[in-house]
Amino acid sequence: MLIYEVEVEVEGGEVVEELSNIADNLKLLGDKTRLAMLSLLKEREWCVCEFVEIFDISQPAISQHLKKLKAQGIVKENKRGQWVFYSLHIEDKAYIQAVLDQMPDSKTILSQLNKTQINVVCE
Amino acid sequence: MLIYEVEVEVEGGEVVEELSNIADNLKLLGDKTRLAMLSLLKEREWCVCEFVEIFDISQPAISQHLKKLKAQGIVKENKRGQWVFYSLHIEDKAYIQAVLDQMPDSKTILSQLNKTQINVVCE
DNA sequence: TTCATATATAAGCATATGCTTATATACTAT
DNA sequence: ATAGTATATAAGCATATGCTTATATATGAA
Repeated sequence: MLIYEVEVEVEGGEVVEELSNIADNLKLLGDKTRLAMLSLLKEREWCVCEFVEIFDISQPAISQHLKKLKAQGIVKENKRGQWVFYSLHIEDKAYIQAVLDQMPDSKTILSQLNKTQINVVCE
Repeated sequence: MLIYEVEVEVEGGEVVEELSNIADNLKLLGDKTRLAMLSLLKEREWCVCEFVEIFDISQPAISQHLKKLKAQGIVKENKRGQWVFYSLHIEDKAYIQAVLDQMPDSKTILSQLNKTQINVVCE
């Protein structure tokens, strides 16, 4: 007969991110478009208009994805001129960094999106 | 003036898991219940009836979560007697292993689920 | 100012998701 | 066989999600 019994006691001072918060963050990675965006952002910052050209969805759809990522602190924005550039902001989220470390590079991501070349000008 | 131009060419023989497949797998981690299950499964196999006691959802809900995880090859089942035990099956999914490596241990997970003790008998 | 470009927001819609209850199936013991 | 326990499946429902089109806002150029 097996009895599994677990006594639980966790140190109080510990900073443990809530399980549901981690899940909420990971949920954002569970979308093909956002996962590709974040994988591309490993390499450099990208402009919204570049994403609009890369992905086969509307510009509002792009903005909505970025809004969600920004709301959870996974990306940050940088406005320059009429353009908005996004970059990764995951220093305190090791589980996201861990995933992105495993993702292929930008070339491979773009090839899977059937984009052999992108050509966007941001002055 | 900045021109971002990327020429894409990827080796053909490479085994690259499709971006959407990775996203589909990660999507399963984006649920509090499933993320907790997988985190607990890092330590040992768990019986369905244990999960039923740990989580505050119905037994069918537990079964449905496990079915999804099994369908994507993230867990495998092992029937013994009238019980079904589940264990991790992520050897070929580095991005999932990477996330679970970052998750707290079973004690911490259980404490976040407000379970100070579980006591299930599987003969 | 006026226009063009870049981005964000609002509203609506179709589908996906996670849960419930009810029921079916499987295995054990009497 | 019959009953009890463990698990899975079916059906239905409320909410979440990702997209669209339409419109608003912001910036730069003429």
